[in-house]
Amino acid sequence: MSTIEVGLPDGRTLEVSQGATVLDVAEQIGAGLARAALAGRIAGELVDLRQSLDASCSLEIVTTKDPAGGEVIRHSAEHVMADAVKRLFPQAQVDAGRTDHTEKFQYDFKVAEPFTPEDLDAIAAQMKKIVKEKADFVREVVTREEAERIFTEMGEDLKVQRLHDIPDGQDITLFRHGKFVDLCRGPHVRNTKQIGAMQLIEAAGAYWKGDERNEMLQRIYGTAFATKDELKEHNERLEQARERDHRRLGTQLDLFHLDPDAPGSPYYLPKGMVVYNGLVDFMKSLYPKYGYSEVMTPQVNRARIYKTSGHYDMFHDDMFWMDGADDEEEVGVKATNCPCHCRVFSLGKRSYRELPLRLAEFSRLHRNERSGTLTGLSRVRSMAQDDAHIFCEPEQVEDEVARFFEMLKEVYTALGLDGLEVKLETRPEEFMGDPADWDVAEGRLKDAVEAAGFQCGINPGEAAFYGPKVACDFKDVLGRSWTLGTIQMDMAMPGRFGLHYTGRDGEEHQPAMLHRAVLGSLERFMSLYIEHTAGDFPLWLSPVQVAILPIADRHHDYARKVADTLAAGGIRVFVDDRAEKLNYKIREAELQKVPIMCVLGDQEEEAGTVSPRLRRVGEHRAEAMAVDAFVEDLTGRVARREV
RNA sequence: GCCGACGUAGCUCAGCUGGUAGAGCAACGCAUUCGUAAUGCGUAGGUCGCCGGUUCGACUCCGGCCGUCGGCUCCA
Repeated sequence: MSTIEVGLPDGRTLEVSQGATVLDVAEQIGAGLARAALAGRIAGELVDLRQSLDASCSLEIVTTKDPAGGEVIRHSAEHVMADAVKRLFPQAQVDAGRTDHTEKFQYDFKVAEPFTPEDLDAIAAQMKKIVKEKADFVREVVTREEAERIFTEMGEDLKVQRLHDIPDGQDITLFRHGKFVDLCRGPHVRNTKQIGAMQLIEAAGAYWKGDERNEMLQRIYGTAFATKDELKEHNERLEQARERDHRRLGTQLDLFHLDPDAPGSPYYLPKGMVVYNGLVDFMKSLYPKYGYSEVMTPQVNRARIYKTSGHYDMFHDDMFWMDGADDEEEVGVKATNCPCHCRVFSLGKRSYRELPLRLAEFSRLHRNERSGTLTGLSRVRSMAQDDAHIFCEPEQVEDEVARFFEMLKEVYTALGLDGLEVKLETRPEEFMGDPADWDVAEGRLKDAVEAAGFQCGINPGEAAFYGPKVACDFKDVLGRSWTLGTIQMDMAMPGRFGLHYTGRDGEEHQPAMLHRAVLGSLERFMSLYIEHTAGDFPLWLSPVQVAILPIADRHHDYARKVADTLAAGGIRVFVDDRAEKLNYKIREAELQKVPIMCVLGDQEEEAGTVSPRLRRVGEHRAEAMAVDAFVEDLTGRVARREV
């Protein structure tokens, strides 16, 4: 029997016989390692312990110390859950599990009745029993026919259908533990006893193969860790995350209100409005630099313009419609600015000399989103985007994309936001235009993103109907991804509106059109920004910038005088003249995330100074300074939009 | 829209198997006038999401609707 060489992380090389498994190698390194082993890793890919090694390679043994170990544990707990469900509900059919086990696991089941919370408790209890049975996971490679026979006999019709989706020529592997068997690529732990702590999260409906037209299966989510402590830590992290959920902070900090009488349509309260306006003003301040012109176009338009744009057919059910005042045709509240911006372009004869024409608008947009999709400020029916449409010559598109990303970088840096994921979304099933044009446009966009210095992932089939799109995604506090900034090419609108310009050759040409937003929807941006900052906004965006805290009633006059001076300098100031102790006022201002507090007592009043306490830098007693100097310092920081 | 859970005072929440509601914080009043994260006492505040049903009696049980939350789907 021939031998192969296995390179280890510490630089050593082991000689093992060809066909030895990952576990064999682990045992050869040490019995302790073999006991702790959860999986192997070859060239960055996780492999199952029972995988045989046919050629020399570099191998790493993954244990609980490796973050990937948790994924293996959760994946294995997933099988234990399906086993438990089958034991308690023998009629249940098992569909597929989850592919991403970084945080949780899941399985979909076809059952007559949805699972109740009591069912989940019973399933969780059953899972514990199964783990105690200490069954080894067994990996089998079988033929397609064999697999089909096994699952047909078990009555697992969904599984048989899934089997048909596996391309020919690919190994079909099964994993067993005890009597439970499932079609699975692995990897799995050696023995169920390695699953130290499990927890079911919830049950939810999910359409078979993710398609609304299919029947709804019942999904169970759960998570698992090597130890109870890790599970506890995980739950504590989640709890902390919920503390900074924008909906919670929105109430605590009086930023916005979501009313049952206006689902998905936020009320901005005075403090939220400061943040909203701050962001809008910031974007507007950049318009001269990046060459945008602001317009304002009608909220309500006749159906005709939406028929021209294509929105009437594509999104009729998702718009708000009304009867016209007379017997004229129906009118719709705009869901997007693009039709109107096309109309603006079409006014008068355009020359190449005017291009690129960049039209920006902050109008509120209304989309009649399905009730189940609404979520806080993240997904709303009433919103505004920092929207703009760029009309340019086709050969200017790449420059425009580059310019967009330059602006985007400036904005996100100024706001202290990082962690953006940039993705190209490609042609969807329903689209307008020529597929060949799409291919070219997609390629150009991707190149431009990479030229701007971003890694560009791909989301296949996710683009809008009119053209490919680049989306900048950001994760919320619960780990959900939301698109903020976006730039997309429009292959449809210029043609539909018959847009053209006179080129330098004297001929008429159709302009290229780009849709773009840096912040995306202001609502969604606020939701993520509130969570990102935990409501602790930079000075220039803080609803209350300075809290004046007089120590005793006799300081109230001086407090008001200082406040008036600050307010006259454009600073948002609040005087806490309640008959409360200083500590109480400080605590209150801390909880309201007021960035600067001025405690005023005899010392300050006599000297005519303030002693600012800067919350952000944890500076409790700064040097006393003259009020005028303080105002000057603050207005400077605000004007520079210091983070 | 679909699946599930939830909906009690401004906020956060308690209220066992049906007998018309309670706490903490906030608000308000009085006292306190205090130097860097909670002063004390008191007052007020709720047709228990809405509508209907069962019952002598419903916050509690049942049904419908509305909304919220978590998923699914959708997202110009």
